[in-house]
Amino acid sequence: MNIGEASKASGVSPKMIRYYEAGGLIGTAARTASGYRQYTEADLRTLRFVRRTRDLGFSMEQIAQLLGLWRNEGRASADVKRLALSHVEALDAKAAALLEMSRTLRRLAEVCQGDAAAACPIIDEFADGGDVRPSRPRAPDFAPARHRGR
Amino acid sequence: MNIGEASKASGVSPKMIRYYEAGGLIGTAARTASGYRQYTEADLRTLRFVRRTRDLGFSMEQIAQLLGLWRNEGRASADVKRLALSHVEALDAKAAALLEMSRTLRRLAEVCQGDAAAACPIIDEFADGGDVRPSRPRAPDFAPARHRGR
DNA sequence: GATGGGGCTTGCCACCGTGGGAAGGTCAAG
DNA sequence: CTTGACCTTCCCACGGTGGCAAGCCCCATC
Repeated sequence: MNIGEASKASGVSPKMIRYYEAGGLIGTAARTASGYRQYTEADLRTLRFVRRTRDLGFSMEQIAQLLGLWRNEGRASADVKRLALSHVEALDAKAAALLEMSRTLRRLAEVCQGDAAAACPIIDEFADGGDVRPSRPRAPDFAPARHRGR
Repeated sequence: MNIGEASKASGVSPKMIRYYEAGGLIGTAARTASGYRQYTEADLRTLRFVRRTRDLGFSMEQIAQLLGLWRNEGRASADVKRLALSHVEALDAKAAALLEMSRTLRRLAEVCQGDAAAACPIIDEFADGGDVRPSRPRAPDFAPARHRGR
């Protein structure tokens, strides 16, 4: 099976299939004499696994771990569960941060007339506003790619 | 004032100050004869405005718009409000997506023993895309129509 | 006035995950 | 044999942020 078919069958774009291969997430695909990647049913299963975990927001690093556990018959389900739950925490934290922003903004918008006049508490807040909290760590959910070594 | 001082006073790193300048978010800073950027109190106000809006998750493009409205005495507060509320929607949507992932994962983790045994419904779901809830009858032979568009 | 250290400059690289596109090879149908 | 769809690799972009390097600049201290 060529990469295009594998893509359709797995829901992962050819681009990403190659990217996952390059990143060691999935194994090096077999090649035809002319260099076309060839995919088997087993490869498709892996690709679908990756897609599902990606859809749940796991990072590639975490997916690599999950794949390892998947293939490891001697795994402890506790390991999987721990990984999953720590991701749940991360997701919740991110969502909470987003909702906090949303709440703040909504509160501001509520007291804005929203008419043709220039006066606007939203802009006022951005301009003068609560700069009270001193140098808290910057926006956590947009945190920089923490350069974890490899 | 040099960029380092401006950074401390505004809570924006020197790196990001330059980046915002390059991206047209903030104006081109004045320079000393030797090329050092110089910042005024007015510049600081702009930087703090940018930081506050970034803390609320606005994109640079949106911040540019907000800055335009801020500086525009003839603005309509309705424009600000519209921008804010559309961002609120985006934030809520993102948060909802995150929480949906979290919910799915938590549901899976709940039915995982989390012990030393290999059996794990979490991994099983990633592998087969099977039904999470054990009480529900299995899907019939035909396609389960899971459709996650991609 | 020399020296040293910290600040500043620009520029490039990295991260993640994804898409776009160019330049070229391959394959199957017409 | 030509055409068009597919494949290959390689580079570029995005949003934001940090790191590092090479090279100036400024000031204080000796």
